[in-house]
Amino acid sequence: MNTLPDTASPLYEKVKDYILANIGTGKWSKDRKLPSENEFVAALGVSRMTVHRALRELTSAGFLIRLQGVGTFIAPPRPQSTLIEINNIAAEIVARGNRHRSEVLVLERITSTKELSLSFEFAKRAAIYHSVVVNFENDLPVQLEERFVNPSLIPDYDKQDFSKTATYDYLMQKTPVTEVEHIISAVPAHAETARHLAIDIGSCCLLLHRRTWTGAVVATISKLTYVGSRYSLGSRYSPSRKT
Amino acid sequence: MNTLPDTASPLYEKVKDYILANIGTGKWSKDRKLPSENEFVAALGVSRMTVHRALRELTSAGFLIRLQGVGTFIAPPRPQSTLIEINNIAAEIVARGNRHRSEVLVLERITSTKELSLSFEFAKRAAIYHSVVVNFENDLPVQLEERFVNPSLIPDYDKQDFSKTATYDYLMQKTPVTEVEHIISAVPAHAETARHLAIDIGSCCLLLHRRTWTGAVVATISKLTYVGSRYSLGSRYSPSRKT
DNA sequence: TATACATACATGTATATACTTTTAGGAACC
DNA sequence: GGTTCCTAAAAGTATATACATGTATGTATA
Repeated sequence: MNTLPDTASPLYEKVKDYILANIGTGKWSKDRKLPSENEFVAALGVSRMTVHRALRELTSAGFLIRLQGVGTFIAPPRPQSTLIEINNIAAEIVARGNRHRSEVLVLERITSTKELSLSFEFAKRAAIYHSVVVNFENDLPVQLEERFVNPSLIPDYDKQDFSKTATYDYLMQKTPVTEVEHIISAVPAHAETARHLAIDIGSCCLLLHRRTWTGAVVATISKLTYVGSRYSLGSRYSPSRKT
Repeated sequence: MNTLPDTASPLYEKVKDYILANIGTGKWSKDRKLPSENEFVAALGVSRMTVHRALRELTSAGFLIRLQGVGTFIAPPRPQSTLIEINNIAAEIVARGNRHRSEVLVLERITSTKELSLSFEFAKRAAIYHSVVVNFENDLPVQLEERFVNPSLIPDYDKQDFSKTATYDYLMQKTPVTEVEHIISAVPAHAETARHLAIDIGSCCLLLHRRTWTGAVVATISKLTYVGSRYSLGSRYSPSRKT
């Protein structure tokens, strides 16, 4: 009765492979609903905990969605919502016909720079503005931005209403930015980030480190975290060919 | 004796929070080795399976490293190896003083395009070259590239030794690329990718979709997967200001 | 000295069991 | 018809137990 592959891997891995393979063939694609844990137990002859672990891991890997009291479903394909040019998340959300809202968690002027882990040439010109903002798309948190701003370059920063303003646009207009650097990485969500974005610890996130310069002076340092299951970053350009 | 927080979350989440918090304070930072599962059981008064689950999830989230028979250790900080300009991974690896090697998994000319999920205007000009290459840094697989190449634009593609050649450079030299598009996302690793890159299913990966054009014709379509725990993508540019 | 083995200890896997929490749906009631 | 309540079913959590597997280390032996 056991239809699992006869390999050397652990049982729960076999169950995962079995389920993945059957998702691939479209076996359960009619209503996208998988058998219950107990049905898997009966069909495969393994314990419920083993089935549960397999389903849990496939869920955290993004293949499945589980609803307590309801069942297990095949996850819909990821929406390829592309964030063109890595700049204005608010405009991007509105352009998709969705509702944008942001929540300012922190907006303060820092006078002590002891605990800041910033580059010295930036940190030494205290006071720095520190802000943390969550951006929502239809009330679902999708991005978290932590920002340090050099106030000598951006006057009236604290008078701005950042729950209304598209921050990047604002900064680009108010400051003579001469250079922008982006470092993009894929990281598992840490505890605090996960809490703010309402995702599980360890979920895949796109992490964008951004620094902007005005001349030789760093104007802003930001850390932008996008929920990996909801965002991509896009760019398109024409290379200057050296041939 | 129970030092866990008194919140409403599940026990294993409390244990995870407890461990994360103590990693933060540097409690175990001398040799980076954590107590054994049984020591946690004695200290926290929970079952070993609960401790095990907490440690396992923190491990798959990248915070810990576990060695069977040895113990549990705090994961070292992620090397910020930046891939400048998103192009030549081989040069990048060598520049870091490491050994580069690549392995060609697939190199074939496709004549039937039925099973290809490519854009029509590209797929219809069969035959297309399909190749899959893994790149290694010091024998550790770090990137997987799957590529479709339009042979009408790149003659002698199959005569090239791609285990030696920096592919992107090669293509940029051989073809009159007029435009490049990159879509970057953070995704959990699928089964096959995880196998090729020797990581767990569900690990965070940077996924780069790249299309290059020659005039109005798509010349290449590639899917590059970077192991999230080892790579970042970087860019730095001077914006043309509209003020 | 060096090899082989035994052992202790660490994590890894699998099961059985019990209970909790959430949800859907039907039954009873207004 | 609509509301409330009950119940079954589904996933979620927690524990105890057993055994498997991998590693380091000390000890006996060649």
